Amino acid sequence: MRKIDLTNFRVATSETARHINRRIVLNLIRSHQPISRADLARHSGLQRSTVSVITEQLITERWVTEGANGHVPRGRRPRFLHLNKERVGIVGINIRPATTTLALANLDGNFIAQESLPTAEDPNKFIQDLIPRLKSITQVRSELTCEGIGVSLPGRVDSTSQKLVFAPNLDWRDFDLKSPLEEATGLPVELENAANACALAEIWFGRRSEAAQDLVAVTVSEGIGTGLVLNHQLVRGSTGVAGEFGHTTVVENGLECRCGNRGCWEMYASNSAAVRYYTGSKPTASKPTFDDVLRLAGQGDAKALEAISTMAHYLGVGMAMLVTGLAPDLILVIGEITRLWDHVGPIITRTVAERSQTHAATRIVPTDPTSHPRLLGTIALVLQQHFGAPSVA
Amino acid sequence: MRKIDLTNFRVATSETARHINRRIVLNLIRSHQPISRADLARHSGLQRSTVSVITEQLITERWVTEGANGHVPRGRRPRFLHLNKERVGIVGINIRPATTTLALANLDGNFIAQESLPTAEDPNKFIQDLIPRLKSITQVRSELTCEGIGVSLPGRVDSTSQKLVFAPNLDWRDFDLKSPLEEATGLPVELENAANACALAEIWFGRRSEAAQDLVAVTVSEGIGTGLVLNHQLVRGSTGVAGEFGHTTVVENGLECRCGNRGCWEMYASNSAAVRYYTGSKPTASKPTFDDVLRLAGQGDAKALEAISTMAHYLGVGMAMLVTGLAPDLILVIGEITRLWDHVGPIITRTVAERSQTHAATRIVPTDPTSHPRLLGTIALVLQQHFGAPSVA
DNA sequence: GCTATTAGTTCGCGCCACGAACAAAATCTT
DNA sequence: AAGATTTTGTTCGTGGCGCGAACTAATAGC
Repeated sequence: MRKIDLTNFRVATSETARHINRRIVLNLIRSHQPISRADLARHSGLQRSTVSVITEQLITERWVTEGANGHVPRGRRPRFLHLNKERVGIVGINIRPATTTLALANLDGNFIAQESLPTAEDPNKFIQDLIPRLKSITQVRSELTCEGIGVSLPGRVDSTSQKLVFAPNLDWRDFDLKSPLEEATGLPVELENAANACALAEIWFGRRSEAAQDLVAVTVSEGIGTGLVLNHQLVRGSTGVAGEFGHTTVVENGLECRCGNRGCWEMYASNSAAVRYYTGSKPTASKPTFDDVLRLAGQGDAKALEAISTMAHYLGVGMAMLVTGLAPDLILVIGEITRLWDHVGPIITRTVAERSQTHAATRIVPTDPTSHPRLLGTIALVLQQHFGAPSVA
Repeated sequence: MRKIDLTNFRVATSETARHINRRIVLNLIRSHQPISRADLARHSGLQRSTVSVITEQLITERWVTEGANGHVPRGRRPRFLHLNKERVGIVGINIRPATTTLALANLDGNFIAQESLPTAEDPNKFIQDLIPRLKSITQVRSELTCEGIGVSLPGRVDSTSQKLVFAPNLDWRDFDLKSPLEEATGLPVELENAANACALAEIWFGRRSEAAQDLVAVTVSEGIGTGLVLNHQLVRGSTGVAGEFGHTTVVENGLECRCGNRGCWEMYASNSAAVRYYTGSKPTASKPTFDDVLRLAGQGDAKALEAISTMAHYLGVGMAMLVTGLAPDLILVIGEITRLWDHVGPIITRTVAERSQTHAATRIVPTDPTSHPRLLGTIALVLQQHFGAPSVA
């Protein structure tokens, strides 16, 4: 139950009912495709006549196409409907400190084209590099009308102004990424924090989360980010900075974090932490990368395994807090660490179980990195503009 | 943006628009009363004609009454509308380990009658004690039609079955409070955890939180409970156990908690913790109550002040986690500790500021205990059934 | 008493879902 | 092979509802 926000609501007009039912039908087609009009009526509870009018509208607007005929034991054969893969294109941009990936996807979340470029240090330079790539990728398939651009960032985005507030690993501050991209392409641009994007990807494309109303995405890389979906909705906080559980304290009077606090979770459970555990406090000439440590651990190197185990323990410590406090159905782990899940998973699960007797139902699962969760999240970001629940009252 | 839950949605009918606009008008009357039809049209964006039809409906259903005429600089004088205080009664029941309070309130959240009874140890006995009281309180004012009963509990309620799962301080488990009360009174009964109820009270009756979309209520008594409202909505978790931040770890390898974990927040920041700080580890013959410690601290007793300060410090430690992780607009503190807020408030604020540079915007405020936040929450629980945003799609 | 202004109502129009009736297309029965 | 049966999809009249123009009611200023 939600309270109506009297500072920001929408009254219903005569078209409101259609808006709502249209979205429902569109979503039913998305999740049951191919599906006949008669089945849509059965699933939705709408009359067949109403479904017919709505689908006709969706077909003329090219969201949906009529496909092959189906087959029923007896009676007239149904005409199957499915999402129009050939129409809508969505561009996703995943910005990471080293490289930026951009991709063109259709409504089903399948990537049609994908390319990378180095991420320039200066955000203005970055925009200049990006724009020609964007223009070319939208023209890969002429029949695809591009509906929008989704952007995933390692940083926080102000939820009202949609400006980048701060991206520590890029050292970008108060930068408006949205406007220049919108001006250059004429397409709507949606920005989102990477962890939030991953959570959205799971909500819209995940197989595990059909009924998950609460999930937390934990991105583990140089730092730790958390994306919260509670009551089927992304939690951004009014200033857009919710989900910074990476900077909650797990070690009293611990190591100083760049956020100014001491003993933050990400100081003990991030990739950088594992590298520190491996090298010890002594400054070495050539610092290994996290990939090195991970590879060594995979090969059975005892010291590397020890470092990874410590990191896994602390991942569990932080996740126990999330499990106890939020009791999500699902915690989704994103990052290189998932490559060693056979080793890491049990440690995390055990640590969480020891510390959170209250709630055993949360499943902690790794994402398949080949599914490009961040990039998929950018697609979801645009997709939800067309498939999300209509905002009413 | 919410994803439509295809396992549980509602299509729009021809009456849906009216449902939505009716709720909007009802809420505008609630928050702007007294208000004229013309002003309602201006605030809502609906046509005056539409507002007239809707208000006529609300008047015939006795939700709203027409009051005195207003006054405008020139032109016909408006007829003011306001909520019908004389019609709707809501019964609230606040169950606490020692005593249970029940009250009758009108739509404005004003208590008309209030009484208490000792809370029986056995839940079945408790029900037997309660039912005659309930029946009598609903008949205090014959003109008030009772719309429902709200119950606040020191424990967790399963969100689907609405059964009490576990109330540690009452030692009640898996008990169905709802059905016997509904059968005895014929009224709909809504159960809710006390911290959640307090959060609801603030959302629906608070003055501070007009625009607060995210707030956390922290109830501090024998234990610590947290009620989360994020995106204007209560977060219950799919199993109804979200918001157990009281059992997240704040001291590594700390004191054993009855939840099975070690070093839980409530072991260090609850009333019981303060008593422990005061008495020290030595077992004393007569253990002081928290009220005693609080009174002594108020009188300037150094040892008591020290105990309260330590408790306040740990309250800050836990709240820093909430601030960093959830970035709420407001943290609401409920409990006896607020009586010494002049002393406690600054300690909490300082501790949170030290540990959460990321988010300075959260206001941490005490509730006035005379406003009966738990009891008010039970009223909100029923109120939202009639004033909450209609569930659509 | 006339004019300007504001409040509230009446009424025709168009959007929309409903549901009965109907057309279309398949299988089953005889 | 022809009619009966079943299922799909369309057509059309009905009623709910918001819109907005026109209208009535009521008040203050001139």
